[in-house]
Amino acid sequence: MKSLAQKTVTLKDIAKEVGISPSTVSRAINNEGRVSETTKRRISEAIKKLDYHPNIMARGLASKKTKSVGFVISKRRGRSLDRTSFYGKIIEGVEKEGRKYGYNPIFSVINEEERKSASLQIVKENRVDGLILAGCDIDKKLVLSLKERKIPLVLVDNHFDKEKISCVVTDNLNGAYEAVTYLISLGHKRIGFVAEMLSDLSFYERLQGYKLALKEAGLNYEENLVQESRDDIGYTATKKLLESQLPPSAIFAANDSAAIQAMRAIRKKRLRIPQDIAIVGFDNGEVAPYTNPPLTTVRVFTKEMGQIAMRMLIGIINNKNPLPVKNLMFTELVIRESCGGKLKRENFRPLTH
Amino acid sequence: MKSLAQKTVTLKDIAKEVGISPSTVSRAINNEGRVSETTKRRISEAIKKLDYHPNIMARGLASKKTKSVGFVISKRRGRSLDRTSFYGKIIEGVEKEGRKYGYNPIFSVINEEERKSASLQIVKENRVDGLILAGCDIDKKLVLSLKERKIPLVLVDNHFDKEKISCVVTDNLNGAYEAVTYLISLGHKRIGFVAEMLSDLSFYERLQGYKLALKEAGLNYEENLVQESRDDIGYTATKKLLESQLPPSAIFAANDSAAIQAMRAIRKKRLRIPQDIAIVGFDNGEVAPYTNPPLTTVRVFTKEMGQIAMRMLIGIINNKNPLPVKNLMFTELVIRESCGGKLKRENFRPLTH
DNA sequence: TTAGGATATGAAATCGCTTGCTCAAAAAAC
DNA sequence: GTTTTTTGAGCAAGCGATTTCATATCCTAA
Repeated sequence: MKSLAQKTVTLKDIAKEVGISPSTVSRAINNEGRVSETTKRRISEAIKKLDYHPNIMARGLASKKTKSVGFVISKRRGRSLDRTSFYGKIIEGVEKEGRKYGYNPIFSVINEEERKSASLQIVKENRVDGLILAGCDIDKKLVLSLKERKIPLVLVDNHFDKEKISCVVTDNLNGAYEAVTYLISLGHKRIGFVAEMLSDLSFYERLQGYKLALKEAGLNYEENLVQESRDDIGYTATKKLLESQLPPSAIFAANDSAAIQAMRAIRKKRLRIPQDIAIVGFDNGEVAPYTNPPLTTVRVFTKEMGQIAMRMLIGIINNKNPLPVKNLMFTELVIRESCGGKLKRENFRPLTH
Repeated sequence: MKSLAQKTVTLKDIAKEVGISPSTVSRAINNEGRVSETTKRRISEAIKKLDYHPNIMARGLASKKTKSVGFVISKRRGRSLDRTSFYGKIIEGVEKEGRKYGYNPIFSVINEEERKSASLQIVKENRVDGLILAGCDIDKKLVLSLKERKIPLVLVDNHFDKEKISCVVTDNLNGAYEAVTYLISLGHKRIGFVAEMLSDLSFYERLQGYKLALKEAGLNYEENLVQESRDDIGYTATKKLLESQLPPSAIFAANDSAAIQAMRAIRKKRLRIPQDIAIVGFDNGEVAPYTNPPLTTVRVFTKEMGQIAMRMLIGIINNKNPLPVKNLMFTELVIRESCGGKLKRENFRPLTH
């Protein structure tokens, strides 16, 4: 009826062109079984000549491999999809890496029905060879159900350590440690921590890094310097800090969004950044260079996370990765102007713990 | 070898269960040919009972339809992919709409080879039934080549009017008109226009809207109030405006990025926003609420553009859209604080041209 | 010289679904 | 009551690959 390709060139055509059987051509293409160098060459010449491209559908049907992977994200119930650019960067990496090996990512947002049934449409339909599940809103139940069915799986920006599923995550602990250490190196002794919510896994880990840095610098950890406010992403939390008896001279925000809200709260109090109070964020999102003043923050290598996740997934699909691996991505402190100090990264002390 | 589904239920199984031939089951599922209501019911019961899901690969092979579409973006040569969140929003809409009809989007970034050969891997491999090409970096050559091969096609945020290809684009003219009219309604008489480059189609259209608004308000169009600076996305352009004999009292930036650069230039000159100079952007990107002051800008309905594009594409694929259509998306002025005026949209005069 | 083992190739089944053709039975027309 | 349509369902041939098994050829070793 409606065919995309003008006049489809098939395996058979190549076989005919070379004067050989389709089986051999197939073997040559897939580099398996024995095919003499001579015929291999002639085949690849014919392929070029006729501009042949294997039909993915046919190949998929015969070999049970689709050469597609699902890139799956979830959105918080009720809310619209935030962190669009975060996911965008990840899938960019996924696509880039996948292309090298002939894999294509199918973009999918989990819907209510899939959440309930703990299964995914694209999996049921055999559309994909494996999945990349991105973001921390992915249900554990879903993940377990997929794992049980032996679907190749990689988590990005999420992990369930007990379940031993391959994942690639940001080294939140070190990232936070480095950020706070930086603040300390600028002379700050009272440093606040604000977050949207401490229950979120990433934010919790960042809090641990914060504690570690304080401890190592011999500073006391004060519980009331740590505040969260869910509804306004750290605005109220910051306000509380600023209005306390002994307000901090610096704030470490669990992410850039919280940092921005913190800045808003600080400005509201007519305090200056960084003169009166310094601030560091986390993520190095699109917004960071454009805040006023530009935000010093911890860079997360989003695109690279996507690439690595894809590479791992391909390994799993092809049984090359016998063991699940947790991949910790290093971070990088990006120094802008929200802490005043222009101290270069190289000059400040390295991780010691 | 490695199969995703545990024990694949096939059409045949359904047929056996009902005691009927596979052909009939297929017809029932696809709602074509004649099948009695009775057997239809029994079939759908069996489907539910055995949890059957058609195998996309097999279906694709037989019917030449993949039920996938390519979501294709390009990145400017050399540069990394900007506007991630823009594309993210679009594909979100594409996915949402596609899901209703069983279509999945395959995410793809055009690479150098594809650009050169004016063809796409996913098309050659018969992976997709059609394409959504997003962004204005898509080569015209590529588009024409695809069109010639009768690949169903929809452009998003881009159009080649002469080629009569279905597309969905922002109504840049009206959007700009509305923004500038708003500035005029606040009393501004000298309004500058800054852009990264005027050659860009969208920006050119916005310039036309700017001119229209001036004209309609009886204001003269002055060429030297329009400036572009490519390397710094409007920074130098703004600087030039501010240093001119008669600097403007307001600036309309061709997009949010330019607006941010303009703000930077304005701040550098120690001018206040909005007291000394007002500014309006275009896009309502992620950054807009977080600039200082928050940016008044023209909202573009990105996700909806994706939805509409997908709906159009599905129509084309199924021959339901006989004629190509250019879909103009209305915009909405989002009033924040960068113009000072808190004039509500409802109070200011409507489009009259 | 010949059996035995590599090595290269082919034939044919298969993957799961669609679809054109055929055909029987039921309904409608004559 | 026969002929013609209409309707519902089955047969079987693809779709374009992969893959198992068999086979032909060529070496090498006995």
